Amino acid sequence: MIGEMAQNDNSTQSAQATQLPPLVSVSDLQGTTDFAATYAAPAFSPLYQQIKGLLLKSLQDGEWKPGEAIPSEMDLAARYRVSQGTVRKAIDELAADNLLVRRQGKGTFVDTHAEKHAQYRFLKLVPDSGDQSSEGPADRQITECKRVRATAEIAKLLNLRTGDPVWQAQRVLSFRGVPTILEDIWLPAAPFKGLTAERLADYHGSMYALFETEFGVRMVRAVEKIRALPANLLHSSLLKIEQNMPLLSVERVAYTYNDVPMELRRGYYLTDTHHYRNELN
Amino acid sequence: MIGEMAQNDNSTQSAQATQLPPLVSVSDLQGTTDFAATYAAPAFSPLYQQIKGLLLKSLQDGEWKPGEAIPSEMDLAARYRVSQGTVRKAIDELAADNLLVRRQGKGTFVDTHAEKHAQYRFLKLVPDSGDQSSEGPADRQITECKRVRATAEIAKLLNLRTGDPVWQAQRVLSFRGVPTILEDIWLPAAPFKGLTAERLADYHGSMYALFETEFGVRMVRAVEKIRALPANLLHSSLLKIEQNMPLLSVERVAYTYNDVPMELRRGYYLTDTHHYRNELN
DNA sequence: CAGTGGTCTAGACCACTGG
DNA sequence: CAGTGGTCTAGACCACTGC
Repeated sequence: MIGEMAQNDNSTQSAQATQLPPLVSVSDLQGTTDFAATYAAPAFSPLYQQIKGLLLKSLQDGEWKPGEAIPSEMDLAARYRVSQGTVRKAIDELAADNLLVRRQGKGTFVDTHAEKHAQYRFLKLVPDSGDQSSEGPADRQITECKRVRATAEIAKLLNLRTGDPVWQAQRVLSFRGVPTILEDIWLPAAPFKGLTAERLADYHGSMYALFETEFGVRMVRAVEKIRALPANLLHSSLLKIEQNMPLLSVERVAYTYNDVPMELRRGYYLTDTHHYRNELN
Repeated sequence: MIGEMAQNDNSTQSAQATQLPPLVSVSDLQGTTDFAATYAAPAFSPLYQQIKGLLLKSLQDGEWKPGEAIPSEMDLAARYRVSQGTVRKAIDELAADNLLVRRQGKGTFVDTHAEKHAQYRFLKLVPDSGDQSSEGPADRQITECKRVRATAEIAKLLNLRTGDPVWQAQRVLSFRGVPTILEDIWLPAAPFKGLTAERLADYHGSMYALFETEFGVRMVRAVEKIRALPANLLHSSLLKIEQNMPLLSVERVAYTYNDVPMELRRGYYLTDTHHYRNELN
């Protein structure tokens, strides 16, 4: 009985917001027949969703940087005045979204492209043999890196205005010495201030790892549009193939936290010895 | 205080397996210094994983059919002699894998391709406009459906032996009257006994829905290999395009429960007004 | 050894569905 | 209204990591 009483009054959290954002538990809403308030944006959501939002905000604000550990579940529970189970559920979802990685016995860490398991997270082109490691790391050749003004098309995809400054880079990836991928890359100039072809060329590791460590920009998700098209003159010269050879065209827009587009990449893949592998669930 | 005492003795669960498969809780392993037993295959796993396995088995065995409701969480908890939270976690994972769908207030149901939200679950080709609904349903034309013997290549992909009987079907999908997709489909003959071009043509709904309702075969996941290649004579005549036009080639192997391959489908997509859309996380 | 995430339980209460 | 899934808590104990 005493225990039940004690449990009951944990919903006394209305006046708890001291130095923290006001959390509204689902239970606090009972008796609230004010539909206007309920439907007001942003609508009320479960506690763990609110926690998730707060964690997300801390990630965006750079409170915890890629590769670092976030506070323990117990600490976060204390910080947000909720039970461990609630922050656990929030972290679970962020881990499912690849924003965090849990390591038993060690802690929970901000995911990063700089790690083995996420090295080529967005590159789905694999050798037909299936043996990813057999061909070794790709040879990367930066062919261009210049500052230009965004065309209307580029601007739209990157959520910029036409004419805004952007970086335009181009590179060729070769496997076993065979040019296989040609990529045109556009980046908003502001967040990537100080980018040069040298920095791109010298960096060891994936481009997205460079974005993180050098510019603090972490790509979280991406959307690709894939087509088949004939190689034009440029393609054929850079990939050393004949014109009109069918190429796999992959247009990718990559987003940071909060669905802000931060990169447009147009890839042209040679698919005679490789293929784009996709798993459907 | 009383409450605490009562909670303490809940770890008394050693002798619980009566008429059901023996579940081994993690806690039951405490004090077990027998590493041989622990490392013996299949390795011990968390209770909820074992529950997940049991649910999976019931799904495979057809105890609950696509679209039907499975027992409530409380019923399952009683059945397996575990707490509701444990079966909940098992169901959560199966729902994440799209094997089950939860509906608050109604129950948990076996997912099916016959529903709106899963109509074109495996078809990632969308109109460039992005407005999926604007073009209406595809016009489906079965051009072939015959029984043949599996080549070595087909057999390997379907886990059959060379020469085993398979159905081979072909169809053309048109959007707004424009032929856009050519598909060659191979199915193992045994599970799809009685398939005819008529049944394929007459069925309203997706092909995978037909597989479920008519043959009890539910496709759970698929893997696609995507390439760009030039249209050959057959492609050009069926899709009414010129030869050597670049086509998106999509080879898909679809699997039922337990990772058993049940369909090989080779699709050739025209990508001048449509594109293959993929989300990366 | 202390500290972390991982599992499991029990119980309360909520929101939603349908008769 | 009863029954379902959804949220939240509290507490016990486990497995793993590193000092």
